[in-house]
Amino acid sequence: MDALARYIEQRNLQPGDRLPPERELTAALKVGRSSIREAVSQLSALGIVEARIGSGTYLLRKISADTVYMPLSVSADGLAEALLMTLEVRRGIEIEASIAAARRRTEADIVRMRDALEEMERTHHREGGSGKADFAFHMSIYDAAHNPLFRQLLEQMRDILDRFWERPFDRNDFAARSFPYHRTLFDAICAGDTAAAAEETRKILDVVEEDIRNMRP
Amino acid sequence: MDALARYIEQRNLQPGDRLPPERELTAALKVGRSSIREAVSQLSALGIVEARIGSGTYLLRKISADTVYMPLSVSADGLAEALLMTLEVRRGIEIEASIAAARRRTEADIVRMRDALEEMERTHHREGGSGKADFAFHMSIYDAAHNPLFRQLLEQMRDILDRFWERPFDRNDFAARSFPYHRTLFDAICAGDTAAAAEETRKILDVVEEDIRNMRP
DNA sequence: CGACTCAAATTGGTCTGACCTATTACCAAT
DNA sequence: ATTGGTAATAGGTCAGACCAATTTGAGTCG
Repeated sequence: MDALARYIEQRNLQPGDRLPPERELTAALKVGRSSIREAVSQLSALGIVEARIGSGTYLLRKISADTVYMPLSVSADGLAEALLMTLEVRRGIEIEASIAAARRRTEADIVRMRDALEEMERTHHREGGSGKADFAFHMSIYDAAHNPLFRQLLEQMRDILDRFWERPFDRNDFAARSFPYHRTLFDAICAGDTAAAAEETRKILDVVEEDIRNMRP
Repeated sequence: MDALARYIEQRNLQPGDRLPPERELTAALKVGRSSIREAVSQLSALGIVEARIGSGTYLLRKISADTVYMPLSVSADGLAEALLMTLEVRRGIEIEASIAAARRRTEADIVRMRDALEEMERTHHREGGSGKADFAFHMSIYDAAHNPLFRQLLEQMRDILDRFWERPFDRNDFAARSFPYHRTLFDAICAGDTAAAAEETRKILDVVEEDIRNMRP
């Protein structure tokens, strides 16, 4: 796997690029196809690479010599419990991301966040658009933290939550309750007020927690 | 990989247990050995399993049907940057764990934390013992949070940090600087003071951050 | 009786070559 | 220009052989 990672790095392959076919890599790396396949298999388990049958193997994320791989696995019993536990962890990460964003946001970050926020304010009463705008706003905050781990982790945790969370019956109501905190969070990050950024983030996630608590049948 | 994970789960294998040899698994799962090897290879990349040549394949961490795998890869300008990024995430999680512990600690939790803390105070000047006692104290806090995700995540993040972090030359000095905050953290958790628990946790991790910043070669 | 030695069995690691299936590319007919 | 089918391509799986490290256990020696 290290040899393959080094190969990818030396060729300076970018996310989206296609790797050479396995049968060619055997020649390039001077190992059998089984070894190539195991290396690709490991990189694919780590989410670095995606193998599409009939098409090829594609690079998903940039790697370099000093990339550190840290696979995490979590298990819990009971869906609602698992969601609440996951949310509690996510709250910690998300608050720290907001604090980091308040410390490190640049002018460009502020523009991106404001655009996303205003898009959100325009569409928060509508049906479908609200979700996407909310997503974009939070992503812009994660990026403003200038620590790619935040986006990577929180994006995945949102995916997990979305997969299991039965949306509240009245999604508009949910959006309305969490809505006001988004503007204050944006203001806090712009002002570099880490304490306020943490507090507003906490409020937003409290609304989510409340909804999960009410979802049980 | 899913089939193999299901197999491990159904047999209720525990961390440390040995999996059947690959040649037997081919019969059990009714697939060729290549497929078994790729599955093992992926689980090993995820840190679930460790293959020892000549000996066998051993389970490292417990998995279950609702285990969520979140492989992360961090690339930064050098190892120190990557470690600082992961530490920032860990800080968020660890602070939230301390807050949860301050809210939910029971009498039994307090006893365990006090025992670990006093063991730490007895050994913090010695050479080897200090590390283990520190580990035990923090684990007792994670458990006091009554959210198993905290322990799973933070235990793994500590493992990862330890793997790459060149210990400070003077480990005693490091222990001495972070030492006083441990007692105040314990007091805050006992008193149910969430704000103080968060603050003391932040101080402890600031010491770690400082050491990583000074480690560059 | 215990400790050491060494060979056989066990187990993961690698290589080869074959075949399957999904995808893609290409070319001819419409 | 569109369509339809065919060939080439690429990943997925299987089987069998061999390699190298480890473990095991019988045999030997002190």
